[in-house]
Order: sequence, then C-alpha cells, then structure tokens
Amino acid sequence: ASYCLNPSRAEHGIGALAEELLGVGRDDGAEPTLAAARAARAAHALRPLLEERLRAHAMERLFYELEMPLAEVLAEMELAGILIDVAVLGVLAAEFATVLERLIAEIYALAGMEFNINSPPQLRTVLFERLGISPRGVRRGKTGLSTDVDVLTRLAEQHPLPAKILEYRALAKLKSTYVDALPALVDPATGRLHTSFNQTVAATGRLSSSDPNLQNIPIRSEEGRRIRAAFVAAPGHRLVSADYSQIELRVLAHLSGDQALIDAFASGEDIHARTAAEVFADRPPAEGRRLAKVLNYGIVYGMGAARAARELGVSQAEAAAYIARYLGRYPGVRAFIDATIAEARARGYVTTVLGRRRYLPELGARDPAVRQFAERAATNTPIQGSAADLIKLAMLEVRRRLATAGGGARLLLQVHDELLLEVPADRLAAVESAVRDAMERVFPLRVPLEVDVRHGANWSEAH
DNA sequence: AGGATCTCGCCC
DNA sequence: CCGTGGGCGAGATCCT
Ligand SMILES: Nc1nc2c(ncn2[C@H]2C[C@H](O)[C@@H](COP(=O)(O)OP(=O)(O)OP(=O)(O)O)O2)c(=O)[nH]1
Ligand SMILES: [Mn+2]
Ligand SMILES: [Mn+2]
Repeated sequence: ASYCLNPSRAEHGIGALAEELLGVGRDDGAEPTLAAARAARAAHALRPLLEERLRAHAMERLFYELEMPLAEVLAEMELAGILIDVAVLGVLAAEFATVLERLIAEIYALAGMEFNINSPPQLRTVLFERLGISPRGVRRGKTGLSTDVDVLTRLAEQHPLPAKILEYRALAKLKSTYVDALPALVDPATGRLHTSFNQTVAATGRLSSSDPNLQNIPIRSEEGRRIRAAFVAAPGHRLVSADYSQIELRVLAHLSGDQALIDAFASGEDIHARTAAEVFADRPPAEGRRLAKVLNYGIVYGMGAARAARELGVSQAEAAAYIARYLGRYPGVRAFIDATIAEARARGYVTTVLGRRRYLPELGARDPAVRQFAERAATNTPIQGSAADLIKLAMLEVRRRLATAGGGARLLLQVHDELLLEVPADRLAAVESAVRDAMERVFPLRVPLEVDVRHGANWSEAH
C-alpha cells in the first residue's frame, strides 16, 4: 500500500512507516520480543491510515485488484524457478577463461607492464601516462578521465590497446556476472534458479529482479546468447516467450493521441524497423533494429543532439536536424510531452493508466540540471509505468487462463514487457494462443497491442 | 572484515 | 549530479 501511495520512498517497512506516519521513534537495538510487539502495534495503527489514503487517492483497485493478487503470482514464479543447464555454463567458463588469459597477456605486452585491468584508475594511468595517449576530448567523471566503452572506442583509433581492453571487458563481464555467478545459485536438488521479484522498488511501477537478477540476462552478443541458451525447458516442455511489440511507442500513441503514430500502428508499421532502415541501413537488420530502439526511445524521452550524434555516428548538427525532423513527424508527441510536464509541475506528480502516481518534487528545483532531469522522468514515467500496469494486469489474466487451460504450464519470468513460460510440449499451441490473447486484449488502447510469441528448447531460441 | 561509493556494463 | 528513462551486480577503492 505504501508503494502505491509513493513508489519513490526508500523504505516501505513497518519501522519506516511508523516513524513517518505515526511519529514513533525507531529503536533498532530493541530486544526481539519487544521489537515484534512494537511492530505489531504499529502495523495495527498503520492499517486504517493506509486504507484511508488509498481511498483518498483512488488507488483501491490498483492495490486490491492488481498489486495484491499479483504478489501471489510472483511468489509462484519465484518458487517455480527456471532450469539451468549447468554443463553449458561450465563449457562457457572454460572457453572464456582461455580467451581471457590470452587477452591478459596481450594487454600486458601492449602496456609494457602488468596491472589490474579491472581497475579503471590503473587503466587510466597506463593509457594516459605510460602510453602517452592524448586525453584531449576525453570525458571526465567524478574522479577523473573516463575509460568507458565510448572513450575506449575512440582511443582505439590511436593505439591497439583500447580495443583489447574492450574485448577483455566484454568477456570478463559475462564471465563474472553470469557464467561464474549463476551456477552457484542453482538449487542443487532441482537444478533450478530462483530469483526474487521486487514489487516495491522501481519508481515507475515496474518490477525489478534480484538475487539473482534474471531481467538482465545477455542477448546482444553471440557469447551473450550462448549464456541465454543455458536457460532451458524441463524435459517434455518448451519455453514460451511472449513479448509486446514496440510497447512503449504504442502506449505513447495512446496517451498522446498523435495521429501519425496512431495511423502507423493501425496499419501494422514497425517503427523500430523503419528507423533502422533510415539510419542503420548499412548494419545487419537485427543489430540495426536494436540500435534504432535506443534512438527511438532516446529521442522521445529527451535525448540531446550530442548523444544522438554518437548513436548515429554523425555530426551534432546533423543529429539535431534528425531529432527535429523526427519530432516534427509526430507533432502530438511534442504536445504531449509539454502538457505532461506542465501538469506534473502543477500537481506535483504524474500518473499511469491505472492511476499509479509518482511524485516529482524536483520539478520545482532552481538548479536547471536537476529540474530538467525531473522533467525527463515526468515524460517517461506515465509511459513506462502504464506499460508496467498493462503487463501486470496481463499476468493476472494469464495466470487465470493457465489454471483452466494450461495443462501444467507455468509462468516463470517477467522481463518488463515479456512473459516467459514453461509449457508441456503437447500444450504449446493452446497455451500460446491463450497467452497472446490475454496480453493483447488486456486493456484496449487507441492502437492495437501486438505480442510476439515464440517457443524453443531454451530461452535464446524462444526469444 | 564489512559497508559505502564509484565506475563500468548487462538488460528492458 | 544528471541533459533518454527504469533497474541490478561485479570489482576496485576508501573508510570504519
Ligand atoms: N527509455 C528507454 N526505454 C527503453 C529502452 N530500451 C527499452 N526500453 C523500454 C521501452 C520498450 O517498449 C520496453 C520493452 O523493451 P523491448 O526491447 O521489448 O522493446 P520494444 O517492445 O519497444 O520492441 P520490440 O518490438 O519488442 O522489439 O522497454 C531504452 O533504451 N530507453
Ligand atoms: Mn517488446
Ligand atoms: Mn522485451
């Protein structure tokens, strides 16, 4: 309830709420029995307060009909877990280790010394002092010159070392974060991996996932897809992935009412593919579409010419012209952004289609940087948050349909606009059409909702 | 030894 | 602080 009322709060526990809403002082060192008694008394006192606030904010349906029943669905998903082919990860670990060893040797040779490649400050010293690469035009962070992927990509034109570092970084990331970490978290009895879905963390209404995070499994690179392929279906089953097509662009079309965008979706256009064809025609189609996605959402959510120029590989002036032309094509979008910011400033918060709120007090900040940041968040939250509303609602409907027609099919994961299910092989067709139907009809918008449904023996095949 | 912060990079 | 937004985690470093 506290999360619905104010999703930006750092804590929603009884202690924090008692302190703020009841004015009760906290004593974290209290003897356990006493602490439990105090928590019980606080919970009892908080209940009518929170109930009244939910009513006053018109959030009773959001809470009682969406978030509360969703909690049980999420619990089932956590309990179900997902099967991991540990042997696949074992092979990758060995392969990656071999390549990393070679890269480390090459890096030391190019640097003329050994150092900790994982240490940005040490790398900075090697690049800009020992090798004397010019730091001209290199971005600075809080602590000094940056060594991130953008910087190293540019430096790669001047020296062979940065490219090797990039290669090392990409592989080391995959190995440490996924290949080495995931097997240790697999339940040895079942071979399955169990995440936590956090329902009260993201300020927009999205879920998050942790311990382990299964919402950021690699997909972009070939090596990444091999990791994703280690997420497999149980014997006799398939993994089914159902992912909304261009979801936030559709929500934007709905909320803004922009006629060009509505027409585009009414006639089945793929805006990501269109952008890709316009500006990334020289790239492989799949990569082009992914880059186009970044650009499409970036522009809509306030990306500047500097960043757009980097993404597009053109001058800032050309990027600025592209952004202007893009927004000019969808005049309703600009108007929606301006109206959303104005309304947010007046009311102090923005809302989603199901009445979720996010307060943005920084909209009144005098510091323009702080204020503009809040304005971009105000633009994004109604759209990202409404998309989160839709898939949460769809999850309840999918769960209901599985109960009657699933034949043992289970929801396993949610990845913001994607549901991953494990389905008995002989129930594939029925479950796929039920899931598609539930997701597409969940909450009719001014544009159709479309869902890409695929299946396979592993998550890489299914996505 | 363990927490906080920073940098970097994975995903939607 | 931030001029796309929203997350989580590994490793290094600094500090207690
Ligand atoms: N602001 C912002 N939002 C993003 C970005 N990447 C993804 N999202 C959000 C918007 C998307 O609608 C949503 C789901 O991501 P997807 O990868 O499924 O993209 P989308 O549904 O637009 O395209 P799709 O047709 O599924 O390939 O996540 C991004 O770089 N910036
Ligand atoms: Mn999608
Ligand atoms: Mn998706």
